[in-house]
Amino acid sequence: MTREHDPGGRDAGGEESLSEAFSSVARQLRHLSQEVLAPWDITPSHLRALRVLGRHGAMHMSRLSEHLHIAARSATEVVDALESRGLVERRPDPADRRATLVELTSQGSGVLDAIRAARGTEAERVFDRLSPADRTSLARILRRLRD
Amino acid sequence: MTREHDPGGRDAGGEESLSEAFSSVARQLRHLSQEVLAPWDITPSHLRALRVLGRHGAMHMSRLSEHLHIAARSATEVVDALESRGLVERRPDPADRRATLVELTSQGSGVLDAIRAARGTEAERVFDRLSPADRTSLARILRRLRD
DNA sequence: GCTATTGCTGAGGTTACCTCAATATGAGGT
DNA sequence: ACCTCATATTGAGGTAACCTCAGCAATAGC
Repeated sequence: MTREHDPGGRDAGGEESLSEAFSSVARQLRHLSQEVLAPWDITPSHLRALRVLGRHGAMHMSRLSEHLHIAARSATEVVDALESRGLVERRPDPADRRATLVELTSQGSGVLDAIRAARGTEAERVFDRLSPADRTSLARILRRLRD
Repeated sequence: MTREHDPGGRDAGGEESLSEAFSSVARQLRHLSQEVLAPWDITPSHLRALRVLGRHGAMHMSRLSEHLHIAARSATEVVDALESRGLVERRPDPADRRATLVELTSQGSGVLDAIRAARGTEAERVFDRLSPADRTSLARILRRLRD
């Protein structure tokens, strides 16, 4: 009863494959990142946090969570992990005693530099396959999808 | 929030943002799918399995895992979930007693149809924002990235 | 001074994977 | 018949990256 399913030929393989292909590539990307980052014992999402801190300097936990587009509670976990590895430091905000400032340690920015230096982060390996024009298109398309 | 993203791309922004943007969109996509699929009590990866079975009919667990690009063991879990909801059925392969065939139940293909009918699956909502040309480009780029 | 809001974290849950055996069967020798 | 190797599935246990909900401390607004 469940053999062929679309005699109407509808079902536009195009759209469906888009989302499938998308998550497939995302998964592949994540795997590769993990491999590349293994020597430093950090994960892709840790790296994202390091990068945000590297770009914008010390900030509140809540700001960090916004930059990463994750719940505040989840930022706590990321910072826990990074702090236990000595890559970031928590410090009370002198201006607001509820808040905690997170900042890269010198070791943290060292690791960040090392990762950058190590053959251009995880991403390039994958995206290098694309022509510069395709990379530009992809960037534009992603920006549009992102809302 | 997310206001000031300079296109100047000083810190090698190009490549890095690509992977960040990519996973950000993937996450967004997953969230949306979850919402849309909630009424049927299945997850995006369950749906992917249903679609594979709908397209290709009954198959071995291992073939399913290949189609989904996941480990065989993980296919077991997906099928467990779908079977407990009555959407697929396991059946011993008469030709190979090691193997198990998985197949959509009529209820399963009903759900698949219903989801298809319900405003064209989760994905379109997101990808509809793109022009047809962009969708084509994205499909091509993803295929290339996918190897 | 009271209340509402903001900032962080403990507890516990979920999804979607993974690896590493263990178990059963099949295929091919010898 | 027996042995060995490969294949198919699954139990056990683990991980990453999130989530919500509740609680507590501190601040901001009236």
